[in-house]
Amino acid sequence: MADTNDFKLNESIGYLISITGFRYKGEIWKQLKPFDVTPEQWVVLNRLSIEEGVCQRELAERIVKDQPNTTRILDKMEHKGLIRRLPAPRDRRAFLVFLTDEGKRLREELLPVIRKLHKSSTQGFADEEIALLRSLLKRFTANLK
Amino acid sequence: MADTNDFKLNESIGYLISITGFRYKGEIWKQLKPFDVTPEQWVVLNRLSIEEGVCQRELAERIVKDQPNTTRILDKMEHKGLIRRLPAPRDRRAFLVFLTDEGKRLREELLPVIRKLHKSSTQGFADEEIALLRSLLKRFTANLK
DNA sequence: TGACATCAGTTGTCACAACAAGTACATCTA
DNA sequence: TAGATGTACTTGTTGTGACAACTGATGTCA
Repeated sequence: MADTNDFKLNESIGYLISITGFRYKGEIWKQLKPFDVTPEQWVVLNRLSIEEGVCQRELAERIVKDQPNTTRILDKMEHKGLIRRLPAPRDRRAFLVFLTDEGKRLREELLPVIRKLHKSSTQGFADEEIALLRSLLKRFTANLK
Repeated sequence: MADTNDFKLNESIGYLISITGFRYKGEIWKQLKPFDVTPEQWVVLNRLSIEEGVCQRELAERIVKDQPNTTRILDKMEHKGLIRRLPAPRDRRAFLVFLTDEGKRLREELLPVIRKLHKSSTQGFADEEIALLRSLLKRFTANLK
């Protein structure tokens, strides 16, 4: 009886989601490796191309990371000349984050790579299936509080 | 036009799966924290309770990790007295991995915690929905190879 | 306005992940 | 059976994640 439950736990849907997400991230890693960009750095590049000039705390929220990690990711990207931190006008504690020209260029260069991966990973999926998957995942997340 | 695509990329299903799996793992972290066990260590405990005495390479395959990381996870667990490495009979390069009594005890102690999380995270899901989610994820993974 | 809580960002620590390289042993083959 | 090749495990490096603690700036309120 216990063994039956054990097997189920190992096949738990949460675990499966984790593994799947993990493998997807791994694919991104491999694809971006030649450009010396990590998945997290890609997310920042992409996010900033949508909305620039936000402070680090806000950026951290957008990319679903905590502040310490965001700081360190930005450190590396600033060092590589991909982003720039400018003092926030009204708050001397804060920095606003911007893409450099090089950051914008690199992001454009990576876009097709990401698009291709997106396309191949959803091959054979009908639009309704993607929508369904999305909604199931959202419900699952909601259960996590 | 580009902007439309950008938004879609940010909402890409792979990214959503990653985030979801990540949050699930985070919940496991929080729940297991009081027991001084990480999600990876839990996976090892659980896996060994199903199949003991495998070599590290095999164990690594089972838990979907590479060998270096498996080595280090086992190092920590051995240090905590949760697992034991015994020399493999026919291959002096290899070690077979076993749970200690403490490892078995701890695993039993953690089971209800994990079961509870599994239950709450799938609240409101019909069995068919779980099956559907599972099959969608498997198809997605298959596309990643 | 001065004590106090709060907030933005940083730093430190430990655990993991990817990858490269190294060591010791095993196996294959000429 | 010696040399080449492959395998099991380990170690080193870099990047990230969770968490605690710290600094300096801001906001609140008596």
